[in-house]
Amino acid sequence: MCGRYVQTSPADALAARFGARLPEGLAWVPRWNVAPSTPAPVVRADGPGRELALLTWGLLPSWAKDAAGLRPINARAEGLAGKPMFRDALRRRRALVPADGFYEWQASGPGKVPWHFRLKGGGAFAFAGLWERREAPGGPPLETFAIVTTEANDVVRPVHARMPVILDAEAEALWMREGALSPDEAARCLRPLDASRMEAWAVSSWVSSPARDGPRCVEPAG
DNA sequence: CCAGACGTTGTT
DNA sequence: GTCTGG
DNA sequence: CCAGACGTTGTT
DNA sequence: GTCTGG
Repeated sequence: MCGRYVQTSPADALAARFGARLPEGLAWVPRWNVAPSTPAPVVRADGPGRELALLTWGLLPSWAKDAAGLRPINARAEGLAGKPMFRDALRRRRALVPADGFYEWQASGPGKVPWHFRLKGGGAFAFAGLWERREAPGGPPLETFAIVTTEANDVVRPVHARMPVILDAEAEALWMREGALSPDEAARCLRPLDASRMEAWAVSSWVSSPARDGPRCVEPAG
């Protein structure tokens, strides 16, 4: 799964890295502990191009009667095209969710140990994302997103059975192509990243409280 | 037909 | 135990 | 995802 | 909105 991640790149760097328009006034303070129900930067289609936007993590479908209720933060890649909750978003509202790391909790023995995962040497990447817009009478529409998950690769598996989909350069382009993807194209995007490209280390349970933030979150456990 | 769900993860 | 908030 | 709350009445 | 279960 993926229920907490790192996104420290400034908005202008994200716009440059992902070829997205940067809306005036969009601000992002680097975060080492992005949690569900909070805003985070997302890259989505903007006419023929792309734009950066801040959306709330936890997908609220357009047909939801109220803002409460189910807001899945993840969407399983397996069987995704058949899920009423995600089908329309998979066809028309795919997104890149920029990050530079994520956490998984190892539930072995008493207590849970958080681990930090990133690309070898660090650097920005994109999770495969889906987004939705739900109109809200008398207010601005609620825009939300979810992160697609798949089975864990060899780096993540010792810690957790699932991991977020990290798109490589080719998959980024395909995932953001206009129009629906064929089942084969979707499957090509939604695979576990090659384990040789990742590194991981255990971190202090200091990160476990979503109220905490800062570089300390990713310091190796002492 | 209508009513009710629509999700993931982990644990038992 | 279960729900809400971040 | 995890952490933290989980309630009412009346008074200030 | 759309699918599943009764």
